[in-house]
Amino acid sequence: MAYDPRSFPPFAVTVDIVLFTVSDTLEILLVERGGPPFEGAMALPGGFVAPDESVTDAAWRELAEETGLDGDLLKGVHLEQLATFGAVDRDPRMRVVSVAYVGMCSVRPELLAGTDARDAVWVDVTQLRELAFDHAEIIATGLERVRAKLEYTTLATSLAGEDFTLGDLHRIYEVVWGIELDLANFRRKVLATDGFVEPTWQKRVSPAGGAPAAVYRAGTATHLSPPLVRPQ
Amino acid sequence: MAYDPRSFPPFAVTVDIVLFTVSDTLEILLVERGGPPFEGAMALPGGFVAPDESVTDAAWRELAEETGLDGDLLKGVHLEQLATFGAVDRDPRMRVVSVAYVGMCSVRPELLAGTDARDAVWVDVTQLRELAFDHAEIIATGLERVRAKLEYTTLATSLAGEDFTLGDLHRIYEVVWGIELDLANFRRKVLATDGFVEPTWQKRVSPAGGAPAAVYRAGTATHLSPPLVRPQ
DNA sequence: GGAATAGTGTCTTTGAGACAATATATC
DNA sequence: GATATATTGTCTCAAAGACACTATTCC
Repeated sequence: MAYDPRSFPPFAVTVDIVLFTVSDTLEILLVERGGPPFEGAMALPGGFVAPDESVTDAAWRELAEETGLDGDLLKGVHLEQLATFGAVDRDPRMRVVSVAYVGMCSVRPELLAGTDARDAVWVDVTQLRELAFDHAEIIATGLERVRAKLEYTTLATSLAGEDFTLGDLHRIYEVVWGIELDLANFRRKVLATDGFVEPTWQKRVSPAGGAPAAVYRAGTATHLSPPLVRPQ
Repeated sequence: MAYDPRSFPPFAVTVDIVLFTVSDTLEILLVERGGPPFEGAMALPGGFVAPDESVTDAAWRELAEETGLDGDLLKGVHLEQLATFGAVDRDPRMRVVSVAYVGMCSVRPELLAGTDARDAVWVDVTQLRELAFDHAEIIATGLERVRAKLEYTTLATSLAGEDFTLGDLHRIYEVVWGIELDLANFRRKVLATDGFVEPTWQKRVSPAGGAPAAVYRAGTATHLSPPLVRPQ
C-alpha cells in the first residue's frame, strides 16, 4: 500500500500506566488532574510518547517519573503492555490513541518521592471514584489481566518484596483475587512448582505471633504449568 | 497534566491484521508490497486509521476490504486486538505506531474476491519468507496468541465452518498446535464442556471413508474451564 | 478384505480441594 | 492460656492420558 508521508492523518499517541501494588488491599497509583477536562478527577499516570522514543520506552519513563524510582529499583517492577484504546472521542480535545501498560510492584518508602509524583496516591481498587477519560475501562482491563496472570505465571512475586514468606505470597493471591484460598493446598502448589520460589534458608517472625516462617525469594520460572487456577 | 493540543508530537497510526485460517496447514493472509520500502516482500494487510473512525473500526474495515467479505459473513470472523508495535524506526519513512489485530476465520470461496484483495494470498505459517517491517514479530505474537486461545476459549469453532464434525475440530487443534492429540480423549473433553459445541442431529460422511460423523455447530460458551491444555 | 474414520470403554496417574493435626511464636 | 501463624498429613474426587476395542464407510 503506497501512501504520501506528508498527508497522513495526524494522531497523538500517549501511554497510560496501571500500576498495582498489594498492601492491605489491592491498590493502583492515580494522579489528580489539575486542569480541564475532568479537573479534579483522578486519572492514570501517563503522558505523550516523544518522537524519538519507542512506546515501551515512554511507558518506562513515565513509570520512573511518577514513582520516583531509579535504575536498580525499577528492575524489581514488572511492566507489560496491556491494550490500546483508540475510540474517536476518548479525549474531548483532540484525537488521542493511548497504549496502556500494566505494572506490578511492591510498596516501598522510596515510592512517591519523585518530583512528578507529588500528587500521586495509592487508591484501593474497590474504592474508585469518578475517573477521567476512559480510565475506568482501562483499569478494569488491567485488573482482569493481573488476576489472570497470577493463574499461569509467577508474577505474584513481583508484588512481594525482595524476599517473602509463603504466607505473604498467599495473602497476595487472596487480595488480588478477592477470595479465600486454603493455605495448606496453596503451599503445596507453590513448592511443587519448580522455580516459582527458592529458599533463602532464613526464618522470619510475624509481629502478630505464630511460628517463624521460612523466607523465600522469587525463582527463575516465569510460567506455572499446571496453572494455579481461581476457584469457581 | 496540561498540554497544548496544537503542539503534540505527530504520529501516524495504522492497523495490521494477522488473519488465520486452517486448511491442510495453518495459514495467514498476506499481501505483496508493490512499492518501496520492502518492495516485493510480503506484508500483513492493513492501513491507516482515519481521523473519524476508532482503531477497532479501522481494523474491521481493513479486514472487510482485504477479504472481500461483507456484513453477514464478517460476523463469522473473530477479530481481537493483539498488541501495539511502536519502535521508533519500525517504518523507515516516518513515525508509525501500529495496532495489530488477530483474526480467525474458515476458508470460504468468497474470500479474496474483494477489490483490494487481488494481491492477497494465504501462506503457510511454517513457510514464511522475508517479511516487510516488523511483521515477522507481529505474526509470531499472533501465532502464540491463537495457540494460547485454543487452550482456554472455544475460538477453535471460528476456524471451522458453520457446522463441523468433531474430527474437523480435532484436526484444527492439531494443525494450530502442530502436535498430535488423542482423538478419544479430545472428543470426551469437548463433549464434556457445556456449550462448546451443540449437535445438529445430522450425519456427514468423509470422502476418505470411515463411519458417518455427527455434525455439530458452535455452542454459546466462550471459555473452557478447565482448559484444554497443550501437552508438554 | 484393507484402510480410514467414528465412537465407546477402561485403567492409571496426577492433582485439586477439604480438613484434621501439630508446632511455635506473641500477648 | 488464648490466639495467630506455620507446617505436615490424609482422604476424596475430578480430570488427563494411554490405549484397547467395536462400528461403519470407501476402495
